[in-house]
Amino acid sequence: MKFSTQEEYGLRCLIQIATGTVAKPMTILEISQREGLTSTNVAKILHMLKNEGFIEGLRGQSGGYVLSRSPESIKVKDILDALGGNLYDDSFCERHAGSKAICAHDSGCSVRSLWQRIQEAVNDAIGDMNLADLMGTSRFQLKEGMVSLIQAEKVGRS
Amino acid sequence: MKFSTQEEYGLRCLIQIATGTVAKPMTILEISQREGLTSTNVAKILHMLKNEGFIEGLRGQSGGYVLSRSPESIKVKDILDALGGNLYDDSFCERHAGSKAICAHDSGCSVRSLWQRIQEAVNDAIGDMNLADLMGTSRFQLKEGMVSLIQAEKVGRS
DNA sequence: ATGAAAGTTGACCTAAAAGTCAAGATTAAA
DNA sequence: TTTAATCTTGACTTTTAGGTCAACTTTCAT
Repeated sequence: MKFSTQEEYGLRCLIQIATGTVAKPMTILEISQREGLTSTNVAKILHMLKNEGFIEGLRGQSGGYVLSRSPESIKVKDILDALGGNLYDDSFCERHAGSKAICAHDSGCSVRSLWQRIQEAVNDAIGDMNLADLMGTSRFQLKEGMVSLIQAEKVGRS
Repeated sequence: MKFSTQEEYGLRCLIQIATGTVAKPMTILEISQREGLTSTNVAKILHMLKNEGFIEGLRGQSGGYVLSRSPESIKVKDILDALGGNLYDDSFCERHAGSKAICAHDSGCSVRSLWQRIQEAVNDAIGDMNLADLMGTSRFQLKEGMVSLIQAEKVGRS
């Protein structure tokens, strides 16, 4: 059982954006330097996060990336789902059934219930954790009202 | 977050061996047919399981594979660890730190604590589950004393 | 002994994920 | 309007996990 690098890097990029975009949007270059990743790779990851609706790209000379909503409203579970997919879902049995299609319809498939059980445990553990919770141990902590400031800035521009 | 196919197939092969080897050792061909996998692939997986000490290969015309100890004493956690490695371990930060080595020694690494938290949840969920527990929903249930019969057969031969 | 059934080994092939590259399009500030 | 900084896109390369193949060794039943 492993995390994909997309999950790891995506989450870290999100945390960077969340903690760093108080004064101004955070650029790809900035994120790549802070996380030690190449800027092209960061660009790819951010593009994915944008498609999933977590962040927003602001173009132009003073552009960069910004959270599309408050960190409190972005659930860790949603992030992980978007970046790496679920541990267990309905397609799992098909992918792992081998040449026989016994798994999905066979009540004797005892492995499936184990995967489901583990999945539930993970979901419980993550629970209602959100992006703001992950920012707790970071150097810069977003304070009350900062997000709305960013939001206002965005609205004012568009 | 995904399971590797090794974890999936390995676990299923183990269950097959555990439930099927009451009368005689289970052959690679038999397992491959029941699970819909190629026999060469099953051979590779079983070899791995053997190296990890879960099963034992019996050679010769009436050979096959047998559990090396009772299904009650084989913990699911140990199986998963052997087949797929841990979700989080000490090498994780190195692998995912990018070019900077900030993660392992930086208390500001907020992602790490999340991974650890999830790992703990999984461990709790699996807890003391053993191979015998997974056999519960299978067609053939191993009954009291059967394992010792197999053990006796093995001892008698050597 | 001998042959058939079984496991063993290591090299090889394939497919999917991860990461890179380069050209292009968009935007805001001067 | 020009320029510089940004994002966007799609094709390409690299890496790694998964799976295959074929020759070999071991063992038991006859």
